[in-house]
Amino acid sequence: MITEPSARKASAADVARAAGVSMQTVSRVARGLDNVQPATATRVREAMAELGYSPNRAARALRSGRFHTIGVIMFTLSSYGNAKFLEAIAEAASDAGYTITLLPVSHRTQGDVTGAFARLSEQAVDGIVIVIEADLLSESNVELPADLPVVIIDSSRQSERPFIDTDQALGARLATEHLLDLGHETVWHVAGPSGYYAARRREAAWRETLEAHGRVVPEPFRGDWSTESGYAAGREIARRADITAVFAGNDGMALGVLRAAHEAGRAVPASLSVVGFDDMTEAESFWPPLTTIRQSFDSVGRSAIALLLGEIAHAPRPEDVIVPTELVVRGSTAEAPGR
Amino acid sequence: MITEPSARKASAADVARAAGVSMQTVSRVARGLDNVQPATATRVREAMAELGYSPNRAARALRSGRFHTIGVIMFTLSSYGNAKFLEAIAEAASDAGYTITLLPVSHRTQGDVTGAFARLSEQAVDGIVIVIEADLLSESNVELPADLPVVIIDSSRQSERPFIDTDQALGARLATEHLLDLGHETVWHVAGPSGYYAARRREAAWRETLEAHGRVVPEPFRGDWSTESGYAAGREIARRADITAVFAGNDGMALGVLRAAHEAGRAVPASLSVVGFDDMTEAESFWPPLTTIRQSFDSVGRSAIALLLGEIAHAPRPEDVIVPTELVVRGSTAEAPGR
DNA sequence: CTCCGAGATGTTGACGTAAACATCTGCGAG
DNA sequence: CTCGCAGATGTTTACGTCAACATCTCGGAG
Repeated sequence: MITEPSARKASAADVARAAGVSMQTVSRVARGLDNVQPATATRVREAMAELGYSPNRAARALRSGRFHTIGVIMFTLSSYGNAKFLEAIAEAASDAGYTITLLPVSHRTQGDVTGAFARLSEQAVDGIVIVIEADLLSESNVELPADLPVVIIDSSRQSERPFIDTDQALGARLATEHLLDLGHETVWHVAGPSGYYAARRREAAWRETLEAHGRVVPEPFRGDWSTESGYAAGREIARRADITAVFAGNDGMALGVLRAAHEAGRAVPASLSVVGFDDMTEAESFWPPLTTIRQSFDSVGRSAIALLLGEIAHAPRPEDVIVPTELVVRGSTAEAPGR
Repeated sequence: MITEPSARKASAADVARAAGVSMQTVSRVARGLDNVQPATATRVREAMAELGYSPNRAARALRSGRFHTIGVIMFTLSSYGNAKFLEAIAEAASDAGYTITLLPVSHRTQGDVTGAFARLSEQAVDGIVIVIEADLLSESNVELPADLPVVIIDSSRQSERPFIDTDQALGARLATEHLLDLGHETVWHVAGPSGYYAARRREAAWRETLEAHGRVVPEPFRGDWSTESGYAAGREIARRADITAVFAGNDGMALGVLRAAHEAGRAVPASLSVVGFDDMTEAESFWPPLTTIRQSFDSVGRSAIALLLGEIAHAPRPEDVIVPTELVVRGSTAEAPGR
């Protein structure tokens, strides 16, 4: 009977012994360097396959100081945008040979955010992508490790860090002007939570667009991105016959407005026009299908990784990236009533 | 002028020197062992804070053979369920001091799945959670590393692996019986893709329930979980006056059916009742608000981690876990017309 | 006063890899 | 025919931590 091979995984040394070469040659073959004789390389590869060898990442990381891993910090995956961001980030990272490590922050308290950064410092990552409410970030007085590259999504333009974002202002302007073009007197807004730069920028651009057209700027409703908060605003909106056009800060809140309108018997779009923001997958199937602003979470996510990898490689600070947005007209908007 | 400290991160040796103790004592303090004199421990902790020391995970992993990391393999985060699973998994893992590494499989080809597993073997993980179409998994002829614990979500009950799932059968039965109780002659079904055990089990239970009640079992529509596929089925359904009750395999397809019904002027629920599955966040805000089956992605995700951690610790194979489902009645179902 | 044990602390080496440096081979120029 | 160089391959060592073992100190029992 043959003695059972040890349960330990094969190491480079084992492969070297089996192939009759040195560990160093094994290492060279494993990394695909070309200064190895083809015949030798083949022999080594056969031995690797035979023994089921794969390099130990911990040892590799220890030796090289590189983990080939990127940490991602976010609050929740429940929001459409965050899930999309993560998906794009993971794919872009994977394409570059990097792996994503998820650092969830369950509770939106400052203490929890602080804790996440503390845990972060002992993570084995080469860089970090942060997708989080900007305010909580600045409130939490933890400094990010100075030597670790960081890219923040949903941040204001700052001098130190590369900037990457959807063109929030363009989107909000397109939405507002679309409604004005349809003859509405003015446009009401269901804003996202003020802790988000995205919400603030959309609101500001909506305001500026109304002002530029000389319209009254009504007091915005304040939501928290959730359909419930959109519904709450929608009940108020549906009651008021003077409101004929609403721009919601995201599709979820727009859906809440639609529901409130249906319940109140307020016809959309005949009596009330609604525009969302995001173009989430389901938006096309809402009733009526939602007119909205399409943004490319994918591009932003991929750019974030590109930027981060650049920083990791000590590339010079790149140009800021602004990903354009686009108006998608569907069935939830129409000419102002009585016109 | 003081010479700039080296850019390298402080190591245990640096802390030891600063605190005037040995590396081993530093290690003991870092791990919170109690066999260190309080005074010494304090001195070491001060030095750690001073130097900004945190243990190097790569070295720790190399030494101990444990990475405190769990790999998660999934196709997409775009589906509500997957995002929810990942969130629950990440949180449960984090609570247990583990970190999640994401291994995305972008294309649903067998080759890509195979590639993911190949890459996986060189990952630094202690265990794996797989959330993927069961068929693709069995087709891909890669064996999972035998020594690596694996938990599969959406798998059939097998003898070798612990089993964990939502009670799909209960949910499908509740949905079907709810519609029968409302007086509908029979219930049509928009099934999910047959590659998913979840889809197959829901379909089978729907079929069994109809048979148990002595009803005709119509040919099911076949979708792919997407709202578009639900919409396609819905257009056919809306055309046919004989169909008065539909059970869709998930909420997204139910939304597609709702849209098709609206477009065709088919009143929901007066003329057509619709039930979904999942109870996604937006379901309550659909028009009409969707009657659906609530399942706890959270419980399943957390159980998956609990099971995996058990396997990692070589605990005995635990009981199978079946998480119950629940009928949530909202506005999309009503008594059969003409009754 | 001596010895012993318990608890605190120190020393050594190994984990698997890759960088730096060393050696070896063969071939062509002079 | 010798030398030197280029390319292939081997040897040594360090990365940071932790387990195992060694040592040291101190107090109490005999």
